[in-house]
Formats: sequence, structure tokens, C-alpha cells
Amino acid sequence: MGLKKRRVKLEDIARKLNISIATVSRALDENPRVKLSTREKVLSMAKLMGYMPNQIAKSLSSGKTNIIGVLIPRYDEPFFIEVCRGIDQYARRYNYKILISSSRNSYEFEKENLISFEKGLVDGVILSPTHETENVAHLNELIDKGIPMVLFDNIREEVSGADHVMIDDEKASFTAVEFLIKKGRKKIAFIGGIKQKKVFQDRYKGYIAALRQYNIPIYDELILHCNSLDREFEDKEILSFFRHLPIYPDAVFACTDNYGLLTMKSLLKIGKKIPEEVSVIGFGDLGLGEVFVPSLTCVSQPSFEMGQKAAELLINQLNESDDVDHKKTILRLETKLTQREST
Amino acid sequence: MGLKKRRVKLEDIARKLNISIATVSRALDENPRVKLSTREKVLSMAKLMGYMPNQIAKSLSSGKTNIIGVLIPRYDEPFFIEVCRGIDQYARRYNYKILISSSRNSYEFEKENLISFEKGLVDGVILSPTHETENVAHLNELIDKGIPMVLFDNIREEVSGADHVMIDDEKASFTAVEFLIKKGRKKIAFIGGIKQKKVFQDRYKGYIAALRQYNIPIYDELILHCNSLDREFEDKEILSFFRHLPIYPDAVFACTDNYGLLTMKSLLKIGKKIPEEVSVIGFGDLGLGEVFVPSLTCVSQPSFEMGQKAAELLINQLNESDDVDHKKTILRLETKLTQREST
DNA sequence: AAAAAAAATACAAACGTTTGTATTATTGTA
DNA sequence: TACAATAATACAAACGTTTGTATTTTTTTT
Repeated sequence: MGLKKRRVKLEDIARKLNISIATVSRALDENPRVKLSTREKVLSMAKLMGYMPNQIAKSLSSGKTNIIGVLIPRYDEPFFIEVCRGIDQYARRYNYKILISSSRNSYEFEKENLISFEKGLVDGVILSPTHETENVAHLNELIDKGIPMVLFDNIREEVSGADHVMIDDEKASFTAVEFLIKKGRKKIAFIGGIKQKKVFQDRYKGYIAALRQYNIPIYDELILHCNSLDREFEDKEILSFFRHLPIYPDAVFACTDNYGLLTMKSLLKIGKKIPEEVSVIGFGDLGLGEVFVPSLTCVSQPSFEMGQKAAELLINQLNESDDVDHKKTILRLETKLTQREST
Repeated sequence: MGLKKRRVKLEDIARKLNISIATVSRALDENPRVKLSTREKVLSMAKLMGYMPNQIAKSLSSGKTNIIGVLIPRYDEPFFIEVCRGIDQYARRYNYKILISSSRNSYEFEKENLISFEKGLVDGVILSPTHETENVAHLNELIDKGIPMVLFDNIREEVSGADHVMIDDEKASFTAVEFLIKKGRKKIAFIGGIKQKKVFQDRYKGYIAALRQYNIPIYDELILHCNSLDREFEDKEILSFFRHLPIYPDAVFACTDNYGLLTMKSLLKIGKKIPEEVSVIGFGDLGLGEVFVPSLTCVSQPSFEMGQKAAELLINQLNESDDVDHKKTILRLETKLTQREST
């Protein structure tokens, strides 16, 4: 108690056994170059003395930290956490740890975080660009320095040296809107997010494409690009949108689960019946929509799997030999429509 | 392109400028021992050559990694994520990064993760024990090795060498139940979680204490200790509980927001009116309850603040000099009751 | 202009590993 | 018993910093 023990190191074991540090190191590594009896002596002495290898020293010597840097735009969005879970689950199998940072939806913070990743703490980076990220020079810079990278979600501009994990947002929303149309809905509202975000642009495209294909008139009044980055304001923005509609929709396609829920909440408040008068579809499917009454029909995005795949691609890159040029992979995962009570 | 650049190191700058490595190091540190003109030369050369310090080497040399290890029982619980956000927000101000791991509700994994924290990768640890954690020897071991620790949430047994950040679960639930009683409710159901979890034990105690104090009869039939660790089963367990009640409650005190929501969902399904026939209170308050219709009255737990405080305590410990014995801090944060539509 | 004081810089050890090469000890062979 | 072949171990450099001490250079003082 009180007095802090000095860490035991290889040298301590070596001295105690009157052998060299190198032999101790190799013994602990189960290297066949050391005699079995020596190895046993080392192993038991290491245990006895409570030896714990120093990860930092190992990393310095080996040039590998076994840490994956993960940069997400924000913590408080279940989608990103779910992706992180997927990354973690895959990474731990290969003895990697993950260091999560948030760029807080800001291009500046994204750059700042990447710089700290450049300092050799991480072996590679998995990143979801912010909506502010137009220029990807900072990403290329990191890649040029030999730090492998995998991008997921909201990839506005392709980065030549990085792998990508995505879904087909346009197709997914096309399918969702088509589903509403086939149910006979004709006045379908669209609730999107900030326009700069690639995923919202694509989901909007899919919405428009579906309406066009089925010759459904497009009402600008039924389209909302929700601008609030703050939870609190989204709420009001959406309620007010539905309060002041000139024509009334018989369906709503919302670009996130949260928008879907807020939509349902607004509609209920106004006294609309779901799904009888208005159908609602959300996007994401991370548990939220399932709890609500009525439960929310969703485009199910394989978030967890996206994380797993991103980790897999990154670890593959980490295992590639340095002199072979990396062959870029773009992975598009499948979405599906999960039907629930809201349609 | 293609050819990977070798990292620039101090030596490269030193050689280029024909000065020693030590001087370069000190120049970059703005150490007054180096002449201004030299410092300027070094700074500009460093910039020119794209120098980026090697964090690992720094850590080895300084014995500090500036990383805080965070161990939570699971990722997919907003409470823990919110705490992590708080930790991150405080930690980044002091130039610490956080390395999050999940013990996946398992004592074994908790131990396993702590061992990896013992390898010198982190300067200190913030941890929320799993419900399986009865024995805290593994925690004490880490502390004895000189790794500072802060515990939060679900602290079953106090750990002498660690700081604690908690709320008063018993008092909070007492207050919540008292609130229901004062509203005239007399048959108040209790929905708790796995009994081994300290927080649930305490919330149960508070519930019982409130009933006793106001001489309200305690019906065992109205008490459920939800056993499912899995989201999917909780759902069914709670619905089935409410379906088969012999007496009907006029209020429900649920030990988490999620239980609160599932309770409301079940009640609505059965056709009960909330709050007219049954009032519901949840515990946590992380956004979920606000969206639901009707919105859920909650005990608001200051999750984000818990994280901030935990980080603060840990960083304080990290700054304490080694030979002064640490004075343990136990912090109890305030909860409050947030009234919404469900009561 | 020489000596002392101060400023600037260089040297070298340390942080705890890994790993290629050199050395020593042990075996087997003639 | 001497010699090679092999097995086991030791030595030392490397990873990229930091930092205490020694050395050199510059400035000040007389």
C-alpha cells in the first residue's frame, strides 16, 4: 500500500536469472532459439515478478501500435456508435484497439484530429467525413504518409488511396418511396437533413427519381431540408413544417429514423392517424423506430456490418506489404425495407 | 504517389542544419536555452520537411501516453455513450485522448481489458463495473501498479484507491415514487433490471422506502426484476408482465428510460390511457423519453456531467505528485425529476 | 587582452523493447 | 581426443524522443 512498485522489465528478469535480456525477450515470445528449460525458468520468473510487457516500448521497436483511429462526426448519433461497435468487434479479434474521436461536425476539428493521428499513435484510420468536408487534401496527405484509411458514410468525394464502405443511398430511398407509391400514396413528403451532406443529397435524388418514374407530381411544399444540427431545434422545425402545410401529404419519407419519429410525433400532435391517413418511413433502423407506437417502417442500414467491413478492409491494408500498391476497394452494402406499423 | 515517404525525425532536421538532435528537440519545445535565431531556423526547417513528432517515442521517453482508458459495460446504452462524451469533452481540453473498450457485461472481459490497460498504453482508467463484478481485486491490483482509477455508476463495493462518481440512486427513486404517491397513486408497480446490479438494488430500495414511509401496501405482484440482457427479450418480458397482472397499477416506476418506454408501449397495447389511468416514470433521461408520445417523465441523471467529473478527478490524480498519498474523492451528483406527459 | 561569467550547443544516457550477428557451450563424429 | 556442426546464449544497435551534464562559444568585466 502507498508505496508504488516500480514496473518489472525484461532487465529485471534477466538479472535475476543471470541471463541476457535478449534471451528473456525471446523466451517470452516462445522463440525456439531458447532452450526449453530456460524458457520455463523465464516464464515462471516473469509470472512470479508480475511482469507486464510495456506496450509503448514494443510499439516503438516494432513500428506498430495495434491501435485503429476512428473519427466520427458526433457521438450522439446511434448510427456512428453502432458502426464503432462493429469496428470494435472485428478489430479485437485481430488484437487491435480503437481510439474514437469526434470531429463534432466540423471540418477544422476533423483536420485537427487527423493531425493527432499523424503522430504515430494509430496504425490506420477509419473515418466518416463531416458535412463540411469538401476538400479531401488532408485525407490524401495522411495516406501519402503511409497511414491506411477507410472511409464510410457520407463520402462526398472519392479519395483515391482509401477504401470505402457505403450503402446505395439513392437506390435505398428510391425503393422506399416506390413502396409508398405502390401502396397508392400520391402526395409524399420528404424530410431531409442539411443539404451539404452527401447522404441527404442522394436520398433526395432517390425520392425524386421514384416520383418521376411513376409520374407523381412533385410538390416543393412537401419537401423539407431540415437545417438544425441541434436536436432541440429539429423538433420545432419539423413540427412547424407540418403545421403550416398548404396541401396535406398521405405519406412521408424521412431521411433518418429521428426525422421519422419527429414526423410521427408532429402528425399525432396535429391529430393525423398513422398509417391510415399518413404513412411514414424512416431511414437507419437502430431500435428507436421499433419502440415507438406506432412502430416505424424503415430503410434498414447495416450499421454494425459497415463497421465490421471497414475494420476488415483496414486490417487487410495493414497486412499488405509496403511495396505493393494498394488496390482500392469500394464496398456497397445492401439495405432492406423493414415494414412496421407506420405504413 | 505510390512510394511511401520515410517519416522525418529530429535527426533529419539536425543533420540538415548541422546542429545536434538535442538542440532541435529543445528548439521545437520553445526551450529558452536555444538561441532565438536557431529556434527559428529549426521551426521553419521542421515545417519545410513536414516534421511530425513521434508520439510513441515521446511516450516512452516521458512515461506518459496522454491516453485515458475508458471501460464501459456496453456500447449500445446511451447512458454510457453520454458519459464518454463528457469524458472526452473534458479530457481533450487537457490534451488527453480516450480509448474506449467494452466489457460486454462480463467480469472476465473486464479483467481482460484491464490487463491490456496494464501494459502502459494508458495513463489512467475510468471504469463502470459490470453487474458481474463482485470482487474488486483486479481493480486494486491496477491501482497498486500506479495506474489511477475513477469509477462511475454501479459501484457495488467501494475501491479504496479509486475516486467515485455517482448519483444517489436510492434517494432519486424515493423522490420519484414519492411524487407518484403525492399525485394520489396507490398501486405503484416497479420495473427493475437484473438484481445483481447495484444501481437497480438501490432504486428498488428507494421504491420500497417511499411506499413504507407513506404506508402504501407493497404488492409483490407489481414488482418485476427484468432479467433479459438482450433488447429483444426485455420487450417481451415487460409486455407479458403487464398482460398477466392480477391487480392493476395506477402508476409505474421504471428503473431505466428504456423500461419506461417499453412499459408505456405495453400499456398502450393493452389499451390503458397514459397518464389518466396509469402514470409512468423512467430513469435516465437521454432523449428517448422526450420523443415518445406521450413523453416520459424521468429522473434526470446528469450523464454528461458524470463523464466530465470523472475525467476531472482522473486528470487531477494524474497531476498529483507520486509520493503524496492520494486522498480519495467520492462525488455524488444531483438528479432531478423532469415532468412530462406521462404523469 | 586575458579571465570570468553567461549563453548556446553538443554529447550521451535513458525509456523498454526487438532482432541481426557474434560468441560460447554442447553435442556428435571420426 | 580433437574437430566440426549445431544449439544456446550474449552483445549491441535500433526505434525516436528527452534531459542532465559537459563542452564550446560568446559576451562581459577588469
